[in-house]
This record gives sequence, C-alpha cells and structure tokens, in this order.
Amino acid sequence: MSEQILTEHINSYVNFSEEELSEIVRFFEVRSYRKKEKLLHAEKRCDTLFFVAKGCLQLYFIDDLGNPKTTQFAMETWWLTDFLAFQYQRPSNFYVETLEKSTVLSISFSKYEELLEKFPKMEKYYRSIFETAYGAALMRIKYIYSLSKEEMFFSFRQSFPEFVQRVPQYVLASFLGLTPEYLSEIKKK
Amino acid sequence: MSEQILTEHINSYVNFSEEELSEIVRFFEVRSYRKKEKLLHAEKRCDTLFFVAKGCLQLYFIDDLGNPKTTQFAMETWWLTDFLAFQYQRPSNFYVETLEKSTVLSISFSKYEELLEKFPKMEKYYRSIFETAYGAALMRIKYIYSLSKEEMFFSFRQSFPEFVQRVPQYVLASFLGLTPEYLSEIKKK
DNA sequence: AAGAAAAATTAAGCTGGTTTAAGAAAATCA
DNA sequence: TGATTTTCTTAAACCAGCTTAATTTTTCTT
Repeated sequence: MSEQILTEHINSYVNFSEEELSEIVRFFEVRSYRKKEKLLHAEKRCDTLFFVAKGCLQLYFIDDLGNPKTTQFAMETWWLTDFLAFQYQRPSNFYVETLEKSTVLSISFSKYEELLEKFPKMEKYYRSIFETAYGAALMRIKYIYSLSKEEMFFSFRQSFPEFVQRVPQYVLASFLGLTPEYLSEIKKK
Repeated sequence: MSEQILTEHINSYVNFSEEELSEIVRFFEVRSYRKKEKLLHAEKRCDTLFFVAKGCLQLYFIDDLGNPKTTQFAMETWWLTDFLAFQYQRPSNFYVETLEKSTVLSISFSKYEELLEKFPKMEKYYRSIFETAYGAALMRIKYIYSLSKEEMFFSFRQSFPEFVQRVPQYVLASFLGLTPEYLSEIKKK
C-alpha cells in the first residue's frame, strides 16, 4: 500500500500513533501516473508538494534552445516540487514529470499548512528532510565545481548505480550537465 | 546587540515571548572574529552551526590543485555550516571562514538538539529556513546549468549587487565557477 | 610613508566539452 | 510482427572558458 511507504518514512523520523498516521495520510491524495505525465507545469502557480511512493519523478526546466534540463530526480520516499515557488505560492520555475509509471502522494499548499498546524511534530519531520536535502545540494555544488564532466559521471554512477540503470541516458546527461553525445563518448571508455 | 538580530529573525517566522527568546539566546555562544578567521575546519567533526549577526562568512573547500573554492556565502541573518556533516556528526567536507570582521552566534550539535527539544516551535523556524535554502539551491543549480559564465556574473550582480561590492573578486569568481582571469575579462565589457 | 604581500588585469595559446549531422539500435505501438 | 518513434552512437569541426605568465594596482604591515 502506497500510504504505508509514507507513514513508515515519517515514523523513521518522528513517532506517531497509528491513529495519528492514518489521519495524516488523509491530507494527501494518492494517484498513479503513466510514464511521462506532467504533475506540475512551469509558469503555473506551484500549489503542490509530491512524495514518491513508487517510481521516479524529475524536476526540469526548458532552456533557451528548447531542450529540457533535469535539475533533480526523486525516487521512492523522496519529496519533490519547486520548493521556493511552493513556499511563497508563486509560479513554478520547473516542470515535474514522471520518468516511469509512478505512484505519488500529493498535498496542496493549504493542506500542507493545515497538516503542520494540526501535527506540529511534522515540522520536525520536514525540518530533517530539508536540512539533509539542503546539505546534499551544497555537496552537489561542490561536485559540480570540482569534478570534470567525466569524473561527474563515474562518481555519480558509483554513488547511485540504480539511477543510471533506471533513467534514460539523455536525462542523466542533462542532470549531470553534459551533452548526450559526450556522455556516450565517456561510456565508451 | 547581536543577540537581537537573531531573536528578531526568529520572531519574523514564529512567535515567542520575550522570556522564551532570552532563554533561546542562551543556547548560543556569541563571538566576534577578525577577517579570514576559520570557524570550521574540513576533515574535523562538524559540530557547530553558525548564524551571522554581522559581517560575512564563506563555506569553501580546497580542490585538487590546492585552490580554495567557495560554495556558499552567508551574510547577516544567514545560517551556515556543512549541513550534511552537521546532521550526522561526521567530518566536515568544507571550511567556514570569515570574509570580513564578523559577529557570529554559534550553537553546538547537542545544544541544537536540546534547543529543538525544549522549544519545538524552533522546528518550524528551521523548517522554513531549510525549505527556502533548499529551494534556492535548486534554483542555483538551474542557473549553473542554463547560463554561460558571463550571464552568471551579470545575473548574480543584478540579484545581489551588495555581494559583488563586499566580496573579493577572486572569491566571487570561485563562487560563480569561473577563473579570476576570465571574470576580469568579463567585467571589462 | 615605504616596503611587502595580496589581488586584479592583460594577452596568447590551448583544451574539454559542444555542435552538427547522419546512421544504428532499441523501445513503443497498431 | 512490422512500422514508427525515440534513444543512443560516432566523428569532425569548433569555441567558451582555462592556463600560464608577466605586469599593474590595491591592500596590509610596520
């Protein structure tokens, strides 16, 4: 059951009773999506936060030349949205789209506020999640600035072999900030 | 007073009484630093979280060639540390150092845990801070991947003119991911 | 105020990674 | 299953940004 993925994840950070957890889950909408479905559209108001119970999402934008560029992936138990736009209820700078058949729990901004109001312990859960995510983003910037494109690929494959398997190569290329052609050349070695 | 910078900042997110705020402040150590003092050393256990009351800090690492590379700045009311290492009490991947004469409030990891335990509303404060910081980091990655080095500089100067004034050019260059020589060339235009 | 050290500039040559274009392979669909 | 679309590969020409190294300017120290 998809709801259980979320409740177990929450429980690994904060302790809630069974009743509380089932009430928390009611704040979310559970839905399955086919491959390549858009869950969030750039330019539209960013009103939804997503939790991946199964499958894989990407956060991406369209560059000047019309090519999609992936900024972030989210697999099982990861949260995803344009967090800056979400917090201030502004238009999104990104698209969110499935990379494969996925099951996602969604919560609207107003429900998110209600949830945090009603269950203040959820603040602790999200604080931990965002603290880690921000720390990881700083590490990612460190890698971007210290590794060559070739090293980026090998170091990423070492750390997240499952991503390299699951994600199309041109999406991985854009996430790593290189061209599909160059990635192909690197892999040849 | 430096403590007041912190309490006012906290109060802009969560409401606390005067007594609570003065108790919260007691979890922190206030200290002034000269220019170029190290507050956190790479490889050493990351046990401290910093709040800038006055001045400016940088988070940086040393690359293969021995050159320091700035990953993040922090000016007044910003929080800084190696968040990933801090949360898991691991060795730091970064140095933290003053870029100018600064006044900083520091909190150790155990005090941070105590603080959150004793004042659960602080979870909300930090949740908001980290949610925004993570969102901003994703935007930063968007910029890194979509702008040329020249565009990076002009767009950064447009958004944060005060940084460009305050920070040495070679530090700014490393933050933007280009060489000081090339930044110099760009500025000539 | 002078001397030393640190930071910024300039210019030439070079390279990691892009662009373009065309073909091969793999996945999707009727 | 074959047809169509999507993804991946290969190779050559090209360029944004780096490296190197020498000079100038600014900042720091006494």
